[in-house]
Amino acid sequence: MEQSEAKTVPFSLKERQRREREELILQMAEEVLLEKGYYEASIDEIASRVGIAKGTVYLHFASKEDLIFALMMREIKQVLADVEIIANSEGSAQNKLEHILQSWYGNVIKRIQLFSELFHNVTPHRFKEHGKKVMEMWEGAAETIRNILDEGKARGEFTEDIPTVVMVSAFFGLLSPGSYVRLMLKETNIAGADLAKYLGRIYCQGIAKQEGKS
Amino acid sequence: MEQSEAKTVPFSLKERQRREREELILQMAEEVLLEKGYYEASIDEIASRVGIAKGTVYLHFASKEDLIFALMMREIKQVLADVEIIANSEGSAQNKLEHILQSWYGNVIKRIQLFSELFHNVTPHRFKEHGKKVMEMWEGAAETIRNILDEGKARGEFTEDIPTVVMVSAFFGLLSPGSYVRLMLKETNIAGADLAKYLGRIYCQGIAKQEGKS
Amino acid sequence: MEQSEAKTVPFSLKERQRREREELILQMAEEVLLEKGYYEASIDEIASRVGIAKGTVYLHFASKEDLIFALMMREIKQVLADVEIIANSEGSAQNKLEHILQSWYGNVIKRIQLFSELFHNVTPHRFKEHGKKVMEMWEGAAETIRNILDEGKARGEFTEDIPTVVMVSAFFGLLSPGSYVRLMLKETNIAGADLAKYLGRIYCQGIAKQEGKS
Amino acid sequence: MEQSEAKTVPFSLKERQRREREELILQMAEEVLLEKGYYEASIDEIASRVGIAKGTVYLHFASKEDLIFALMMREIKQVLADVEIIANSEGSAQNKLEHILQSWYGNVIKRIQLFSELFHNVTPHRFKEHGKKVMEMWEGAAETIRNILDEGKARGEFTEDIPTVVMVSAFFGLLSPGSYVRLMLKETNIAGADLAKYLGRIYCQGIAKQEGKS
DNA sequence: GATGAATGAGGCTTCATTCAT
DNA sequence: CATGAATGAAGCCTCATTCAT
Repeated sequence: MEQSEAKTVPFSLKERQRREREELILQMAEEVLLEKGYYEASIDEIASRVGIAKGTVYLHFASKEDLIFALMMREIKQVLADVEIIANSEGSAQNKLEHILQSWYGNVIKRIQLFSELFHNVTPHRFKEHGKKVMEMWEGAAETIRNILDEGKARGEFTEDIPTVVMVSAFFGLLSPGSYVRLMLKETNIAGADLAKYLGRIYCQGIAKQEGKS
Repeated sequence: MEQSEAKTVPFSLKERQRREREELILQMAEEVLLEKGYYEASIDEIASRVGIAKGTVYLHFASKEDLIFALMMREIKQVLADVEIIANSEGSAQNKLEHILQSWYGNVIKRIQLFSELFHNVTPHRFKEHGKKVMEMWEGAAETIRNILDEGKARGEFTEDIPTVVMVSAFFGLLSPGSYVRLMLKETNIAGADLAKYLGRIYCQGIAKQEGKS
Repeated sequence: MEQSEAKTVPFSLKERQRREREELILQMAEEVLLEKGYYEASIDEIASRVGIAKGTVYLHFASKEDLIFALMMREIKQVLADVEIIANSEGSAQNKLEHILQSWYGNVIKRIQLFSELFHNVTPHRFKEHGKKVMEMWEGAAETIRNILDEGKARGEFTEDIPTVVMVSAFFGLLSPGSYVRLMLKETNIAGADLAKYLGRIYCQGIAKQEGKS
Repeated sequence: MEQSEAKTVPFSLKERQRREREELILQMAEEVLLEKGYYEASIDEIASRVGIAKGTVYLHFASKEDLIFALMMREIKQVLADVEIIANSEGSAQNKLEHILQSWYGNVIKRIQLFSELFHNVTPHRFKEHGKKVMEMWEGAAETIRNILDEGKARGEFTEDIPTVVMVSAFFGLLSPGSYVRLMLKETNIAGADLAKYLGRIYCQGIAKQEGKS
């Protein structure tokens, strides 16, 4: 019975094992990346954490850069999908932005640091090859945020006194907190979800159209 | 005799030259750091930009880490001094925060990236030794910001619904923009001063006490 | 029972397939060797050209060195057979040498480079094991050439002023042209057969007994 | 006295030491290259034979390819200079060719194998960067030989029945003997000078214009 | 038998740091 | 003091070879 079920799966055992292995490498790579950063993360250490030989990593990824790039793309795609779903849902613009923050901070704290690593360390200096593609994908996210903001402006939710591009910048500021914020998250008892709620409130109130104002 | 003479002149020619060179090393280190990032910045290149030998750098700084640490401390102290002055000046809390942002973005765009580099790339992964000291100093700045915010809360300027620590986090988010935001600054025509004004407005309105609310 | 059956069929289907595949491996090995040279020829590429798995190559040859060795022996044996036939044919010594050159250059230009590769690159440095056996076989060819030359000397065709061993060396010089000569063969319109004729003429006239000389 | 003499030398002590070191590296590189061939010659081994650290080699040569290239160019230049001098001297064309062979074989047996290595192993497969330059330089030598041959043809020394390019090929065949010849040189008592004389005779008689012929 | 994933020794190269001059 | 040549640890990557399936 189980076997017949297994046969319906389009991927062979070998292929499944391969994917599991690849997934494991990505996980360990992420772990080491978060602990050590791009430059101090060595293929050797990643391999040894997975429990495989150095060379095996190269059966899955052509180079260190490729490995980290795959890691980035996997995360970015997940995030973009989340953002897209929220953007296409019903609700006020403010609601959407708050949802995005929720999904961001609520999901995994780990991801925060991962992205911090990605945007601050890796992209500018390394990644001559893949850098462009990463930026393009990210530009897609920025575009989505921009649309939400413009939509909010049109509906009269948000002020039109502030250029949308600045609003996007500020929003990204909330999304990629520096090490100080990461420290705070650890030391205080504030949960990611609560932090997201507070930040969302600050942000949305900050860009809201004020009654009495021009 | 010679010694006593030397002692009467607190900063001999030698000593002055030494300080000037140290300053030059720090400047070039900053320059290279901004261009290449910590890991791709080589002592060789720094020395060659200063016009001295590689070994000479080690007469001033015991290691690459020490050099970058000195760089960080110099910048942090400068920023802390600015922040302190603004904090101790007259004016509303909102005013002070806006001033800090102005001083930050208006002063040098370069500094933004420097700090981004320092806090996001270097501090978490390297700097096991110095990391603590950096954090302590930075904690001082956070403390000052916190005081301003608490003062604002006490005066009824800011809402008390949001924990001060979260407000500080959000403020720091504005201060250390990621590479996406830095890119935007270059590509759009928005000046640092204007950006600061907008961000200040978003932030201050975001944390302001709303009339109708509880 | 099954075994005795197998023995009655000296070359079972399996065995025939095995030999065909071995032949194919040798062919592709030759191909890759000519394109890339010994050190840049990878077992991976050879296997993939044959359309089999890397491991399968090792069912036929114990190591890369063994594979190339088998390749060499196969070629050498073929050449030796040719040389032997020509040596045992009727005709003047000069005629035989010219025939050998004809057979050499006329046959396949490819072989020229193959031998060049084998003798110049591989034999001296690698092949500590097999090197001796290769040299022995080659020595057989040299012996045959030597006999032809001595025969020619005895008949008065060739001068006796030049040691036979030197004559053999010169002959081998014509047989294994360097990369410059190979390049020339490609760039000029001189056919292998013509080149062989010319070289034969130079060589034979060069070692001929001159009338007026001592 | 000695010092004052030394001072007339335009190069400082440091520079002299540097050159000596570089010369030593080249010598050891040559040694290892001859023993092991390009691919099995490791920077590690070269360095250890010189008695320096691996990294030191890279202070003199940017890469392994660069090191071997420098080695080649040094030898080629020397040979070209010799050839040029002989070509511009007085004497019959035949005389010049014999002189070149003399200079070639008489000079250093070692060089024979070095060039064998260079022309047969290295140039075709590696040396994507420098290969062109090597070929160009070598083309210069071929040009010089060609001129000598054409001169000889014009003077009636050499037959006009054989294309000059073939004559050049045959000449190069004598210059880059395969491993068989190298072996013979070791095993027989024939000196390089004698070998050159014999080969020169074979070659020159081989291409000479025959009285009774067309 | 075939397969091809896994291995790991080995090679090239970089660069922070040291130290003799 | 200043220098910069020398060091050597450490990293990335390749590929012949092995072995469980």
